[in-house]
Amino acid sequence: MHSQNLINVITDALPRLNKSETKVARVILSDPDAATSSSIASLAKKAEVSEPSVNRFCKRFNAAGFPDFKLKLAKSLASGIRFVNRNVDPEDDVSSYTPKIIDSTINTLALVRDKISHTRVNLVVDKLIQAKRIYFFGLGASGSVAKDAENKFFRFNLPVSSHDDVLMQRMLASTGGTGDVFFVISHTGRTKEVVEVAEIARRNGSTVIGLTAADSPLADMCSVTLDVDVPENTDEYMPMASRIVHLVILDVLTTGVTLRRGPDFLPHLEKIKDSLKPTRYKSDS
Amino acid sequence: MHSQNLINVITDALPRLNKSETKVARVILSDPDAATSSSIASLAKKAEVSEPSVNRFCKRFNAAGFPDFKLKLAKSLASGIRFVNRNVDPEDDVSSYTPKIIDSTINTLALVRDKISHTRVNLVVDKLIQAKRIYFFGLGASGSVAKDAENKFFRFNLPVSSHDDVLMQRMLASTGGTGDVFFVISHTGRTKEVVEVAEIARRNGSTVIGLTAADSPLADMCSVTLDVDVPENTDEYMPMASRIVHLVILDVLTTGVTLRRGPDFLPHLEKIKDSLKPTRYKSDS
DNA sequence: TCAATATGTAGTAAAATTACGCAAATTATA
DNA sequence: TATAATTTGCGTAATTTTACTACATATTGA
Repeated sequence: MHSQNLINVITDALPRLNKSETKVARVILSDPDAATSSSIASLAKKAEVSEPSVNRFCKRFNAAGFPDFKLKLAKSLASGIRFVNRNVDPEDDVSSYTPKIIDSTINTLALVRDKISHTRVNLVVDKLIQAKRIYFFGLGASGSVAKDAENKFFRFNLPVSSHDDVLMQRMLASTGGTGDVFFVISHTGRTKEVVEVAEIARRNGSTVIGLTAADSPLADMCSVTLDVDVPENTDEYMPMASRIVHLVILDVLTTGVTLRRGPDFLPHLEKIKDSLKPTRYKSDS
Repeated sequence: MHSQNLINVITDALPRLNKSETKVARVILSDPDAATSSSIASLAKKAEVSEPSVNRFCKRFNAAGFPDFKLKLAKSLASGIRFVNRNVDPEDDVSSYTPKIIDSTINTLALVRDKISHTRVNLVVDKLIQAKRIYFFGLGASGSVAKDAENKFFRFNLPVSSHDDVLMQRMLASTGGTGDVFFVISHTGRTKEVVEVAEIARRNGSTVIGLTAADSPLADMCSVTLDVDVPENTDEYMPMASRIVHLVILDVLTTGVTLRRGPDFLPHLEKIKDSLKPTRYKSDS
């Protein structure tokens, strides 16, 4: 079991905290690293609250006390996950926005890691294992995710293709049937065309897997949905994190399928790897 | 950049320590995790030394004092544990391999965050801002990265395209010239075709940007290289992390370019966003 | 207005650090 | 080789810092 990152926990709880606790949270989140090495007194002063308030804050987050809290905070920080409290500002220079964007991506992934349903993943792997044929569908940004998925899944020695053309998608969906898996990728899950295509495929008896937002029209239409709640992006400067999440989830699925195939399948993968060798310059080392 | 694991440091120093320090070291090494949450008094008692001895021990290892030492120890443990079992075993089930894969991706991103050269990023943004036209090239897995890049950069209102066809790449490279930017993406940087294409583009006076491994033939050929040292993947079950890293770096570059364009450019981005609204089902909320 | 919740004050306990001194080990010198 | 001189190692006790508890006051909301 994965303990959730303390910083995320605090961020989540932020709206439910009372005045002084909020003050403490702000100070900690603004510089968690500094917090790990400061005393309860200095932290209280910085947050403009009393020391017991800081202590109570710590206990609220399941720590034995302040020192224990610092310890847990330090561990959270060490795991490579940093909190990004601010979005990219127009005044930011390279050395500010670069870590901000990477950290925000990391953060999103950590969130998904803790929230994703393993049963669902397993179910999707089931469906993929049973598939006679797999189609990956995506439009726009999800188009390249679909393409990447194709690139990964062709290794499994079964007919796979990816499509980012709506008409093509419609035609394929209408000709599919039992044994065909349509893997539909969409950030919002609200794009009409995509939902319609899923409906068509479903009506024809195909399995439709959705990698999309929970409670979306697309999610409702699918046989199985891997729903990802990636926080909507309001800031113009911040990139859409869902693409990355989708790719990583597809990595997970690929691994799942590989494991199910068993060790006998490894030589096949090795063969594919080796096939690329002649296309490369030899390594110096 | 990355400080060495404290536990290793202590183990290494063990033979050079004096009597009471050795006692302290033994106790800490026998159960480092317990050490992080015990007081100086209890640790001293367990090691059968005085409290100041423990304190001196801590200072010897470059800590400000006992609490600081515990903090550093905790951090070492937190990052160490994840590092140890991050590979996927054939026996793993969903709930094991899912976090492993996501964690490994997170780790890689954290590494890149700490190592990436901000000057290089800035330089690449310079080149992209000056470009009259941008081509994104990639083969195989990098093909979808290139496609994603196209999808992001077309927003900047200049001719952008992505290509995963070697012949097409060659032809385009040979017709390019000043003002054209060829953005070449490659995990290994050793694929002959790709290197050749870069060479052709370079010879014709185009700017060639490489998103690839450091010290690779491709890196040598480029005008600017954003080199990414993603640990080579030996494990069959683990996905290739470089794709993800490349995508995130492209996110960073996109943000860089957006910021350079200034606030006047934001309405344009807004317009593109709005253009998609009619294609979507309205949100329930 | 009363009850519940929130926050601070002041005192207490615990923890860590420092100053100091003795003892063991090491080196120097007769 | 013995012993004085010096360094190093380590513990005691005092001091300082840090954290916690009990209680009082304030604030909020029904």
